[in-house]
Amino acid sequence: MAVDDQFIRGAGMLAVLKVLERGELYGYAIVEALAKTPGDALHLEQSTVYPMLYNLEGKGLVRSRWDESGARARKYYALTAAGRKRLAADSDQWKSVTAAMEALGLGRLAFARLETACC
Amino acid sequence: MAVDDQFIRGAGMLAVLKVLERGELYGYAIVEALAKTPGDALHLEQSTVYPMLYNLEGKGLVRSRWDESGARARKYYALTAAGRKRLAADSDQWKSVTAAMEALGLGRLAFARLETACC
DNA sequence: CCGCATACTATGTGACGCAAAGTATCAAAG
DNA sequence: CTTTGATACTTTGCGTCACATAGTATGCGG
Repeated sequence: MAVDDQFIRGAGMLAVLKVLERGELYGYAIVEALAKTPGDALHLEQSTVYPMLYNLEGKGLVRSRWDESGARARKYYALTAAGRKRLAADSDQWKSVTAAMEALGLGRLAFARLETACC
Repeated sequence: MAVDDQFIRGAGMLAVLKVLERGELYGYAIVEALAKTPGDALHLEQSTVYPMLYNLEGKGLVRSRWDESGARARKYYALTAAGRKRLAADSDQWKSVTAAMEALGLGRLAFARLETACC
């Protein structure tokens, strides 16, 4: 694990909703998509993603569909209307938290410098 | 609570270490300092902060000192060398996570736009 | 003297990500 | 041909963290 799981708490569900925003994906593809984020920072284990998907489905934020046409059966997940709404709300909250952390002096220094030095 | 506690998970401890970076503070002052972050996004309850401080002290990341000189006794906490080291490491991890979230298209859009449109 | 802000302590709960283990199919390498 | 690795989904139990709730206690303003 590249990043202590402590910092993924909360962000995990949001990250899953976000990758599903592009279109429906099956569980394993979601795991792979997150594993490829820069710095491997959002890497979530299978044992994290699958239960999370069941949870999200239980909450009505995603819906699932079995695709048996390929060599291996795949369970595709897609955002529901409620899921899209939740994604928007959670995105705002995430931005709010990162903004507060910035206010404490954490992160985004490169961009901040760019902002003042440029334009 | 302004922000769902889900998004504070993990960030909470980092936020506490960060406010202690400026200098020693007593528990109640830490609670107040965090409550004043923009959007109240990092608001942590007393019942969260105090146990966290005991925990941090147990890990050797902060040390405490009773000040009985004032009207009310106050327990001041300060970063140890290990705490400062941990703060630096955790700051990097936090940046790593926020960078990954940005890569998924979350947050900081203003800066991203600025970066490409400018310079 | 009553309520409110200050200041610290303690117990129990729930959610989340993980490790570990299990099931099963398929492709490639030995 | 068999064994290894990647693919793909499921399940159980655990540790951590923030919270609600409750309790203790002092000082100050009305």
